[in-house]
Amino acid sequence: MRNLSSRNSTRSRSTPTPCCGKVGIKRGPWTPEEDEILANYIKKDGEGRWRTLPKRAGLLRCGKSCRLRWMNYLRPSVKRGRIAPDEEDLILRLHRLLGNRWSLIAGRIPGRTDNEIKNYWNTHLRKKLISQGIDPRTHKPLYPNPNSSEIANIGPTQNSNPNSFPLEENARVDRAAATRVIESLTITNSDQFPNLVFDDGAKTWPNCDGFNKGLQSHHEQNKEEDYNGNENEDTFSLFLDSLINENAFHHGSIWEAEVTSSMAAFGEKDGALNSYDLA
DNA sequence: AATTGCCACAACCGCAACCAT
DNA sequence: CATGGTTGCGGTTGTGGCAAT
Repeated sequence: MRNLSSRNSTRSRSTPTPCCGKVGIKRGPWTPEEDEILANYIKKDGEGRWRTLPKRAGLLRCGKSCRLRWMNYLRPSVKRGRIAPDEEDLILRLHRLLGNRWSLIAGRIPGRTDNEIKNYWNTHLRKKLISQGIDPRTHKPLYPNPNSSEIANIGPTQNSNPNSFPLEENARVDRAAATRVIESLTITNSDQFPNLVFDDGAKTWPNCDGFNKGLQSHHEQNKEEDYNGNENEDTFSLFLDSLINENAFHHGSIWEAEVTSSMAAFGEKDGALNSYDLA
């Protein structure tokens, strides 16, 4: 089972040989001709089997490169153009909640890829927060003034909206709560989420991977009619919406209740939220 | 007009989880 | 259960375009 903390765990198996280092494999920017070949091939034969796709399609690229090109650029669902202010606002909120989990964030922003959001964060939002005296990693003030009760706010409207929630306390509560919710999805079993079984092979998504997968497929399912997890995913979407709803952040002290009720809405038995280490 | 520096974004790399055998 | 192959994620790098000098 994939969980959020395991990324830091010791690698137990040998790393596969990098596919992009082979001789005769083209690297660097894609040409329009290559794009056309890849897009036409995937239209005809579908995604997947990336390792062997280049050979089958007649491309001198590694499978990884083909996958990336398709996912981040050629897919019909990929939205081009500037990030809109409402998208930026959503990115900020989701980042505050989820941290650098770009694929999760992208899963909530239709048409945007994880790479695009990551780039946008690193080139725009990170600097923006820093210029506002906010640590982009923690969403806390970079230079907190112990003598001042005034705490910086966050978000695109933070300077213009005097009613914005205070950052420091809420950031602490937000991240702890988010972490607990997400981690809860890694330690519960399917019995605790009887209604949350994906039909796409993701098994139950109380584990992170299914969680992730369900989110990622959210947009695609609009185009791919064969997705079967609509009901469960809609339920989860509502849940995550509630997490990123600013109203929830306005009352950090009621986070527990917010999250608990949300989890209850999924049919989770009580107690799961107590199984975390808050440290 | 040529050069330099900066910025934005596409692409690559390494790692870890998943899956099949 | 162990192992090898595949896929996906996040961090980082490379490169083209543009503005400033």
